[in-house]
Amino acid sequence: MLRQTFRTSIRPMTTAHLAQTMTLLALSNQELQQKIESELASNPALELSEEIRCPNCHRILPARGVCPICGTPKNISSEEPIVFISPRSDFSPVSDRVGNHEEMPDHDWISVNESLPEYVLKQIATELAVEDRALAAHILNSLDEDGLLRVSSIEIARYHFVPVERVHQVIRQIQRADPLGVGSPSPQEALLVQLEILSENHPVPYKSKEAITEGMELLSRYAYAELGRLLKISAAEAENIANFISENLNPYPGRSHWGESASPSEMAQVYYDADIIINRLNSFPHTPLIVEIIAPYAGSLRVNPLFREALLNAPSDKSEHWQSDLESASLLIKCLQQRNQALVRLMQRLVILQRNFILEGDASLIPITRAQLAIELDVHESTISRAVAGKAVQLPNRRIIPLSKLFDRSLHIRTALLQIIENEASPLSDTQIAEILEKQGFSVARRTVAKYRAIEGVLPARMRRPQCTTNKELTRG
DNA sequence: CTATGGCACGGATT
DNA sequence: AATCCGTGCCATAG
Repeated sequence: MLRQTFRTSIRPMTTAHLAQTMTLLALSNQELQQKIESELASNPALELSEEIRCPNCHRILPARGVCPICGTPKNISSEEPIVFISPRSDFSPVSDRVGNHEEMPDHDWISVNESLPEYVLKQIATELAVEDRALAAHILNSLDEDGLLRVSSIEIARYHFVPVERVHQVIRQIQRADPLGVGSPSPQEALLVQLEILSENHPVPYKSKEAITEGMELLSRYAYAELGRLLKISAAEAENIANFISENLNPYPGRSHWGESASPSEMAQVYYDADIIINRLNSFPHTPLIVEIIAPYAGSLRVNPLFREALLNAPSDKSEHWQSDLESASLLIKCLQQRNQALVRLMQRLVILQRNFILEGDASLIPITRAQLAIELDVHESTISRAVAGKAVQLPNRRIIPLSKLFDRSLHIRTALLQIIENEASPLSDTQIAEILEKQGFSVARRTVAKYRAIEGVLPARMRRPQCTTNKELTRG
């Protein structure tokens, strides 16, 4: 199960080797891509080869082909995840690559190269009145790359000679389609739509709606204290709202995700692309998970053979230079493979451990520490830390979360806590909640309950009375 | 007097 | 070595 021998470690690893692998490991695919591109530009020994090799087993592939060995899932029924490295370049739907298994339901496979308009149109096609089709098509084709509708609805209405309200109706339908909030005229409205839909099934932090409607500008500046004053809540709650929004909502529906936890001092890194994509093969309960590790240029990078030849009869003044170019090129390639292989091993294990979380959501998250995993995989802790840092993973439900969320120590307790509060008849005090949690097997101190409440943005018992704070849509039906 | 939030300490994690 | 997290103690609000 654990194929721990690196097939690439033919030569002993030098310290430079190791160091560079570590550096590469810490990069997200976006950064990696830049790194490789700059390397390609500056190092003549490095080139993109025509023949593409399977990034997993390094066999040479037929043009645009699928590796016959690695591309075919071996054990469909097992719960072992299928982890593979995927070069970003051509984004054919995974289904094409993973063999051709007849019974694969279409809707589970959202091909990434399908255009956004098409993708949305497919979803709303059935509920869309026929006469609204042209309208919908027009709207969808006017989306900008962020998935927002930057042309005014009046313009569209005039063009089609229909009342503006009808345009709005169609927009509303579109907004509820999969990249939630797509077709909104502004990031703000996109957030509102997402929040509203999310709140139908999940508790959302108190006053997050107000934060968006009234404090959008403050939100984007991370001005938590100010935001708190505006909404008459504490700065911590304000910050929590901001975190909630950045973790669960996306002001640019056309992109995959917005920033992660946003503290102003830290580099507020923004995830638009996942580094790792997890899908399920089908909707059967015991389906294996498909884990796709995005590795830019994987399999198509190599040392230029012509350059190698040229080195043999290089002019003496250049030969040293060239030699070092060549070495650094092959080092880079080797390190890249190791990086990717390390990621494969990491995900292989991680996905098994967190399978339930991936499929079922927050409540099923098992608290794992990086250190534990490091021991299991027999690597240094820092290796895991680097590999996890700054990466984003897309779950089967198309949410993109930071990879570090899979190492959250208290998420499952927090969701249990949210459940309790959601189902409470009358507001429970922290002490009572602590007792209930104790019975459920989570022994936490009363003080900690308070902390979790704060994190989740739930107000203290006393303040929860008049209106349900966690979701205003109490009247669900 | 009870329920909570703040501060700070110690141990775990990174 | 730096940071994060759970918790205890204490002040404060209701």
